[in-house]
Amino acid sequence: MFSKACEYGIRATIYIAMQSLQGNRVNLKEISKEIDSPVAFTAKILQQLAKNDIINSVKGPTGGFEINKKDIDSIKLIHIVSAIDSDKIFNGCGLGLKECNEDFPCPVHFQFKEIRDNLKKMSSETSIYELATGLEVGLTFLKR
Amino acid sequence: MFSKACEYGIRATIYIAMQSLQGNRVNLKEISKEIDSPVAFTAKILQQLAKNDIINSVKGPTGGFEINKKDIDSIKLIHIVSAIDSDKIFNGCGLGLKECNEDFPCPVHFQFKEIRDNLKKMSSETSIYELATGLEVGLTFLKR
DNA sequence: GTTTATTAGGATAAATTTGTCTTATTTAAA
DNA sequence: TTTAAATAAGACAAATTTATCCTAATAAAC
Repeated sequence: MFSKACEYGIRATIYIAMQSLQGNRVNLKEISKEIDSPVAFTAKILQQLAKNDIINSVKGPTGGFEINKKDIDSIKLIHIVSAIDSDKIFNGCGLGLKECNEDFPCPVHFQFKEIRDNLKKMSSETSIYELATGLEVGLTFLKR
Repeated sequence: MFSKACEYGIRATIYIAMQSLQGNRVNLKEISKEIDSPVAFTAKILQQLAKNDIINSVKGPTGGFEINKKDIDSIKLIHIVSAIDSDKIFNGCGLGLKECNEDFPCPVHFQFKEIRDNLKKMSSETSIYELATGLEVGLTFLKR
């Protein structure tokens, strides 16, 4: 459904958010370890997230990644997915046609539209805050 | 959502089904042309579909691909997707965890489960027959 | 100011997916 | 029986995604 990069990006953002809620800034090594992802590849993804203003990065010793507490609830899943995988998953044709739309539909257009709309709605409504708190209280997990 | 191979596979199967409903066997060149896909790559995908008993292939002059009329309605989208992309899209974890399940859920487990279940239900209920007839009467399109 | 721990960025490499090419096999028809 | 037109299969190539490595830039702490 999503690319590996996007999966790591979502996992990383949730972990950073959880730590930020507790007032902690976290570095690359810790993030990779806690979300069980390749370190250098994760670095690239964190760069992308920082460029898209989803997370903040701080250089130097004691540096790392964090999210302003007041922003955590306004970051939704869709922001991460769009930043890393583009919004093709939400708007593109299920059979890969370029001109597919209601007036020139592919055979599965209406069936897929419903699925994609559901995915888009869920991704727009699901905040990183709720995902981070679920993790914080031990209801959910980020690795294995 | 699906791989290119899967997209071509679905498009090809719908086209073959439509022609089979009209009693026509169709060959690789015609299929590629009508679904606007790379010829040699499409050949590989048709082989996969034939091996998975989704379509029949016939060698020799006048050979080509076809589907038994009586089978067309029992072939569902999910059969093609599972054959080409595996059922990971229907059952896998949205964040790529291997052990993700209700008792050990990733942070988006329950949100994604609903989406995936919807996709699975739709794919199980949507028959190639209905997709082929929509194409046949000009309501839907397979290229551009 | 120097050292050191961190992120940023660019070059490169490995793995996977997408796509091509060539030869073998099959079979209808002349 | 020969020819020709089709699919099957395997080797190869290109493109994309995933992943690594090295150097530069930044900034805290001594």
